Amino acid sequence: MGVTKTEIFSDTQNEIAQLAKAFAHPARVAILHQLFKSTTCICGDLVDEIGLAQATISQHLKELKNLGLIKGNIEGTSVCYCINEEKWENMKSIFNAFFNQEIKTNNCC
Amino acid sequence: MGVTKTEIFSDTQNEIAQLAKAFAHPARVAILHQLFKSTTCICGDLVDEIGLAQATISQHLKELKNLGLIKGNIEGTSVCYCINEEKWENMKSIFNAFFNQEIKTNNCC
DNA sequence: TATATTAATCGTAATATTGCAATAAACAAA
DNA sequence: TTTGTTTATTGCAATATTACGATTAATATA
Repeated sequence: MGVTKTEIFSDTQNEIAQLAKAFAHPARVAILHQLFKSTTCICGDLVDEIGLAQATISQHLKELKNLGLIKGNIEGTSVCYCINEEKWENMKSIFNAFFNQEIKTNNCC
Repeated sequence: MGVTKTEIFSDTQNEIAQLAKAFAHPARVAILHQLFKSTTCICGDLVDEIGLAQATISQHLKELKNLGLIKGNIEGTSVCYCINEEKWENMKSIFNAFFNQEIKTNNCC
């Protein structure tokens, strides 16, 4: 109960679900938007920009980092985060394959 | 606490998050895979194919239907589900815009 | 060394999601 | 009408996620 039955799904299905979770919360989408558009991507700036508590932003950053979609670089006392281009491209190709499946026409709808 | 603060994010950010939830569970990915590859897409077949309880599949179908990504057609006692092509294309363009943002090169990482 | 500054982690509270048995609803067929 | 077939809904129980205050850790600066 309440536990996702990972074992009954294919690796691809689990990977898509795992990656999709990165985008399944607006705060993480906002963080990624910010990392795309800004050349300075210090954690503290994200806190100011987005308006959630520092602990909350830090937690979201951790999830994105765990998925490999972003990487962080320590700069003195602050940490600069960036999109991990390689993983981002990899993620894109996984979703594109999923999104661009051919739809079989069938008679029911 | 524990409530997503929808109001502090942009419409686009919330829409992406909402749509991403469709793909954030392997059962829903599996259902969509099935709807793509099969010409018969009866709910009962999905239950057999995927191996979750009928109530659980029905619930996942409802979420996909609420997002508009699939549509159902009643055929006697059974219901045939299909990808909603129009909404699927719309969803694709939203994600493509998000995925294909230009990455600003910055000096920190 | 003492004091800021910045980010990660811990602990906790609250909400959300997942899964399923049981039941209801809708319809076909006998 | 009664019975079977199929799907939706209800009502839990359990796990997962979200949020944040407080604290810790690490480093820069006075």
